[in-house]
Amino acid sequence: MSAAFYIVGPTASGKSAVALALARRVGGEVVNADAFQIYRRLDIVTAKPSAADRACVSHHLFGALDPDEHCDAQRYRIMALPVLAEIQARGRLPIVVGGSGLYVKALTHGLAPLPKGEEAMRAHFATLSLEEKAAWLLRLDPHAGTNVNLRNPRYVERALEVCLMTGRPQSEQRQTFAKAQITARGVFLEWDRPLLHQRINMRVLSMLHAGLAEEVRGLGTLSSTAEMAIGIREMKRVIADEMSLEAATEAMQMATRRYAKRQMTWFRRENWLQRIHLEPETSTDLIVEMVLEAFPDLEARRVR
RNA sequence: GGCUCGGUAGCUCAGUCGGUAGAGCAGGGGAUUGAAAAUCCCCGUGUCGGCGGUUCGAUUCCGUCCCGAGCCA
Repeated sequence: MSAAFYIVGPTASGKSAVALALARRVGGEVVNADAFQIYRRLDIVTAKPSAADRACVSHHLFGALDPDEHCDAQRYRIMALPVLAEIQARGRLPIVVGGSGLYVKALTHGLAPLPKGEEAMRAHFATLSLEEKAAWLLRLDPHAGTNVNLRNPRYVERALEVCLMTGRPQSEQRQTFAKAQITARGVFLEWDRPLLHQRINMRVLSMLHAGLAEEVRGLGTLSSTAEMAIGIREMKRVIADEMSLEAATEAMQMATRRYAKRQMTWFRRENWLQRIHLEPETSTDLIVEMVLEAFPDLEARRVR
């Protein structure tokens, strides 16, 4: 997958617009790497590229799943790999855009061949305390402390799952990232914090104007994955009259800010990415120029 | 105008029977191998409203002033 080009960054950094412009410029196709834009009907909440934008350049994996379907990094990877291959086979450039760090990493580094969790197992874990789970894990995998945070219930449960389902310590089975030969190339769109916060605040406001409440009201059953999208729980509370619209707006802005911070932390370590620092007056076209300047061969391929 | 209750970290508040103060949230940093927009870890000096007084020492007691809320006129 080395030939794909990645455009990542925190939410509201302008990734989608840059991907679209770059795709038009170099003859590329856009592939989603966002854990929530992958769902149908989650259009406004996820700030999915507009139908018009999706019509003028090929976009893939935007709305590939129904909202009641479960998704995870491996499922995403399995869907994305063939898409990337097809685009390349067509002689076009796959441009992967998204802010879900683990999904991007699943593509760039691969994932260890491990089984996915089972509902019954998770239900059982829910009856145990963190201490009990951590102790159990250490019994099955004495070295677990070296690669899993024993204070994080999520991580302890997943590690336990892997041990129980494979019959082997998980610590010796999750080596893919460390061994990966990264050939991926891409850019990280970077904004000064106060500016990004402004953009996030405005984005939430524009979602509300675009009909966020109606969209959320119209959603049916959601999978446990899909229901976690920022904005859904807040708007559901507004609809149930448990929260004022003002409070929900602030809560969404706040949750998005915190999410953006985690994204920045995640991608900071992905040092194969070229950071592109943006200013309020940087136009999308200029950003594309900056990208092409850093990766001249992207444009060269078009001439060919 | 009188009385009462408040004024402590960006916000909401706790507390100090007088030895200069701490939680939640926000914010910052970090982690991240099939739930990841999730989950978890670390980080708290601020004229304790102003000015005086009492005291070895006041954010804490007293006086006064300012600001907010409520009640009575």
